Amino acid sequence: MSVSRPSGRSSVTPPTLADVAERAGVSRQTVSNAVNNPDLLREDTLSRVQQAIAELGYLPNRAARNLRTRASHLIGLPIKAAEEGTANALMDRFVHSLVDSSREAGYHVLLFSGTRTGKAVDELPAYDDLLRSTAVDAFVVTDTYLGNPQAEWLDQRRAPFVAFGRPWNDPDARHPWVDVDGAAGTEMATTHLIERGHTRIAWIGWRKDSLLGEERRAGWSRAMRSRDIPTSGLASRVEDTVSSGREASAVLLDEAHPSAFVCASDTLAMGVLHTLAERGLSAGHDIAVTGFDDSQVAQTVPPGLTSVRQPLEDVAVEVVKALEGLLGAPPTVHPGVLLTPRLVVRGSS
Amino acid sequence: MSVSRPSGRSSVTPPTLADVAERAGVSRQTVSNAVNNPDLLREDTLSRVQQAIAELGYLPNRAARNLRTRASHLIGLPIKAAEEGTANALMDRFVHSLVDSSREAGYHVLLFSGTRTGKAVDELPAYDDLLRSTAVDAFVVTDTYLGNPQAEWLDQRRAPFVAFGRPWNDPDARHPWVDVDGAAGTEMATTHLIERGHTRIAWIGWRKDSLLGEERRAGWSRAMRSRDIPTSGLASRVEDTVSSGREASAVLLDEAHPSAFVCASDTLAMGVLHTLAERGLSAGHDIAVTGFDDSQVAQTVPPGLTSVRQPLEDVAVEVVKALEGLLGAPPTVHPGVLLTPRLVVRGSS
DNA sequence: GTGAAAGCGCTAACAT
DNA sequence: ATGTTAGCGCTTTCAC
Repeated sequence: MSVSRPSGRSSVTPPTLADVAERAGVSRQTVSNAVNNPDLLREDTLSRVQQAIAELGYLPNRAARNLRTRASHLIGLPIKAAEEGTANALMDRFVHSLVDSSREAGYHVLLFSGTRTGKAVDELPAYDDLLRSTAVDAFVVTDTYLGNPQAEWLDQRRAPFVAFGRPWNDPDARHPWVDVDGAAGTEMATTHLIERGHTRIAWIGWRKDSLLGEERRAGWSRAMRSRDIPTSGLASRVEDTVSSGREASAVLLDEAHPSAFVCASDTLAMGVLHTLAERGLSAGHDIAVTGFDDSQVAQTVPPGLTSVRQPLEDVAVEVVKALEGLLGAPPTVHPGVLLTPRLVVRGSS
Repeated sequence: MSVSRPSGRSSVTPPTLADVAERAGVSRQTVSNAVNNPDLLREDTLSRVQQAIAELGYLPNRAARNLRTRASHLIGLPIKAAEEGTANALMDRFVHSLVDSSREAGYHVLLFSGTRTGKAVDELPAYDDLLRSTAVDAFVVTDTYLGNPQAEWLDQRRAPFVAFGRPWNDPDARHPWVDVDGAAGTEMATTHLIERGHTRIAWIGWRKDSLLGEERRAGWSRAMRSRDIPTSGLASRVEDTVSSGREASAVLLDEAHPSAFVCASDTLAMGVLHTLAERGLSAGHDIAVTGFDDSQVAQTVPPGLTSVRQPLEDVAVEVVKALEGLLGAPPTVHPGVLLTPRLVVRGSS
């Protein structure tokens, strides 16, 4: 059956509401209702319209719908380049989960990045443009570390957004957030090592101004303290790089003689593996090591790196729930949600 | 200065063309021209309009512009989950590069995924919906392996798209594509090993039905043959998993006594590292290993995995160039572009 | 060089 | 339960 349309438009132009209306012998509004408020139609009318829709392969034009409803059904997600030389691959898994969860809620994910001016990347103008051109309905923000201005900026603009990560530096932030309990993760890792018989368990984490890092450190010290195991001299705070992890572990081995390392990231844990390899020590056999994030590195490196895995799929689900709340009528502000990670045990412990 | 607008709309509603026109004392058309065809305006009118635009913070409403121009300025990118337990992290780097290149060309990247029906993921409906609802102007397709129906399907629909990857199975495909010369990459890796004094160099690649894998294998055999080094018994074809790489390398070590391995992927190379660790052999010292993709795993595993790095930034630039050709008026079809990777040498060789 | 009119495809509000 | 009217904000004719 050939699809003919009155205006003689090229066959590449998709059918419109009017085409469906004509074919079904109803008004355009009825077709619109069939799509958006099917309950309003009588059963036979509905099925007639639905058949016309199916025959024509009709789908509402996004631009027209967006213009009319003042919504884009797009979620903006700023994307930063994964740092070279690290094991950070959180983003990849999170992005995919977010795309899946968003689709189920009728949203698509729009990726954007800031413009590089010299070495610094300024993302604020990108947020602003997207907002002012009504290109997205809301944002998902992933870096809420101390000093990141985005959350605060968006809060001030009253722009709808949900953060993956607590508003560490802003106690009266009013946006919804979803985060993972880092302390619980490192506590699990530490407890696991204690149960394996270790008592000299060292910590390698980030510099003190990283609240995220301090939280993870707290899990380690909590596990140690609850069993009255001393921790003095066993902690180190460095940059999140492989070489920092290597150097820190070398120093700790020499000065504190630990039999195990709990690290704030897989990147740092890889640094420990470097030191072990250089000294002819075997990870898992001679010295135990745990990381954080369950990156592909943790999964593939011999003998397998025990690591704390964040439930990113669940994070994405919660983020989208919060988004739906924000964008619903009336908007409801989801409170903060804290999820618990799990430990993936591998050969390194 | 407070921004007042005649209609008394809430201050959260962004300014429109009409607001700018009123402020600048010109018609709406003139403002539109100031934005899209500044050459048409007299210099003083232009600057007056531009000032009004700046004062109001005006940015054209995307939905309205999209509706009128029948374009979304959005590029659809299907995203698949990175397989757990592998070192494949190409996507992350490519996505970021694509977002950057797209922005410079005035496009944003829209992510989507197929709906899972049981175990299989069917992406075709997702493409179709996006196309029919005019949500995206074009697609970027990344998996062009044998049997992937997407490229062919899009070709038939005459939907604009650019592929990252050659149309291996379809000689008369007419879409633009960008790819990386895999054979050149493995040839570089093999030559590098030969120059290091190796002659017994084994290959671990993918099953024969992977044309991409066969291409990479060709680079290895070309390097060997050109120096009259025998290859018989030195090649293995397996699944792209760490355990396959481990098993294959164990068998090869026992039966063919190679001193080096060239692998079709970092994942397989990690399998080799597993075997070496199990046998107390040192990568780089006792046995050399090279991988493919320069993943974070290659970058962080001790003692560093030598790997072939794809120029994904350049790929993204070429993809966007091709996209601009397709979407331009008149559309121009970019021919295929083949880029050359480079070898990143690390401790494993 | 600038302005007026029309309409892209859709849905909210109202009328029947 | 269905149809009519109006208009979202923009750009593309076409006058002037």
